[in-house]
Amino acid sequence: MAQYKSDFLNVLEQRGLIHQISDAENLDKKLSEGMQTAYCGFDATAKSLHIGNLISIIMLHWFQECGHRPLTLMGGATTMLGDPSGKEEQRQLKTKEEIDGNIASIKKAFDAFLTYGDGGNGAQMVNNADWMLDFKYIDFLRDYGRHFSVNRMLTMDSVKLRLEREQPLSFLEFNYMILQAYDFTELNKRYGTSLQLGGSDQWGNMVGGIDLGRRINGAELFVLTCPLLTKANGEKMGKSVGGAIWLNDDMLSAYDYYQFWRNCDDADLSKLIRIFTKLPLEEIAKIDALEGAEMNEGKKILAYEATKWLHGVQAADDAQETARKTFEQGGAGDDLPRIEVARAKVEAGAISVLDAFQDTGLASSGGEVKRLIKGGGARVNGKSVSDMGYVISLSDMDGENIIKLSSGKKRHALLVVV
RNA sequence: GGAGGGGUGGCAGAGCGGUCAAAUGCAACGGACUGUAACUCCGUCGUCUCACGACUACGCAGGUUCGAAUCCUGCCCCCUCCA
Repeated sequence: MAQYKSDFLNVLEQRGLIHQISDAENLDKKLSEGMQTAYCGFDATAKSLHIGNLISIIMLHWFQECGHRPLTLMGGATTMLGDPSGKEEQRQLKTKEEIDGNIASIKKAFDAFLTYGDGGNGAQMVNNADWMLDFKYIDFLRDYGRHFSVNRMLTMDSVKLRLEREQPLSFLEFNYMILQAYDFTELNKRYGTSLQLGGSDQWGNMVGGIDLGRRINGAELFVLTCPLLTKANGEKMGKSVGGAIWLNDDMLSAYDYYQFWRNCDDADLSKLIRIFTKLPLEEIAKIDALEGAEMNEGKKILAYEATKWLHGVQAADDAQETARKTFEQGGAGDDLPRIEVARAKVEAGAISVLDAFQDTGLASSGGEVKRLIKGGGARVNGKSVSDMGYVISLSDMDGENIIKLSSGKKRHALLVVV
């Protein structure tokens, strides 16, 4: 039944993680012959990676699981240029300090998915700043620049799109793909890396490395891309209340992460559970069979397993419990965002709903709260508030000195009176 | 360096002296329906008061005018073509 000889490709295939392979047959052969080294690059554009990057991390996870050695490449140097792929306009340039800070912050996310270590197939973390930052311009151009055809670079989607739309593309960004190609050959030299993994939007950048590797090192290199994360209706996935689905819990709480998966589209459940959990395929087959309202059970499993993988059992249990209390019992779970207010202020009638909603982050301006109230979406302890002048009082507290505020049916926050 | 075009709300994109807080679409947020789903429908969507009204906004800085996103001047940035 297996389509490939190598475990790795079979696993990816079964989990829906293969979009394109540069030379499937030979890669398969190579992977089945012994331990290989693969890498995936991560740019440090933010303080945390997001679920789009997570797919790549998960590919590396399976790679290691199959006995191979994964490398995580941090783009300490390449982030200084900015990848034009899929971007409509140039991003703000990041400072060296910012990038280093981001890298430090991003690293946390990998540990749950990869086992780092020096021997055997232990994962390694590398940073292209280590070999790129002091390139000599002229030397680089002579040694590598001559292998790149501008004619061909102009035909690449990332470049072509910008040109067609008459959007600016600076020379700086134009160089990104060259450096990415260079990374591949450098990692091939240093670690014997023969495979690069990435998202399908990276295809163009990635295959550039294959050619360069052959010319410079005489190496046989491969690339494999996974499909881009999209919802069943074709929209890009990965947004929720307040933005991207970050992996770091200081950017997005484990509870919110859990809720993101819990609220996925029916049509995406089957796909997501394959990618974002490591449940055995037999288990997944059972979930695939669910229909209608039963799918909620499947979504709970997805949310729990995905949260567990990233944030650990404890966080997943807590998130699940909070969700259960909040949605199935109409109460308030411990994981909901909370802020403290002084008892004296409440007694003095100094906390209006307007303030309370803004302070808890449920709304960003007074007007927004008022709109919420008008629309009937503002709730205190589950009861809709209709009076804009409503003032929080001690009688709103429950037995544990907690007041639950809600914006709509899904967003909740707690006011703790101390 | 020369010629032309352009910079508008989260994005796309109208407006081109007053009726513009700025059409329309998308996104977002609330409500109804449901299964904490999708679809559909309804409402909201600069800030403050939310009723009128006030204030801040159309690259930046000035100016003309009773009145400017709309006209003028300078500056910054982008695009296209030419050299």
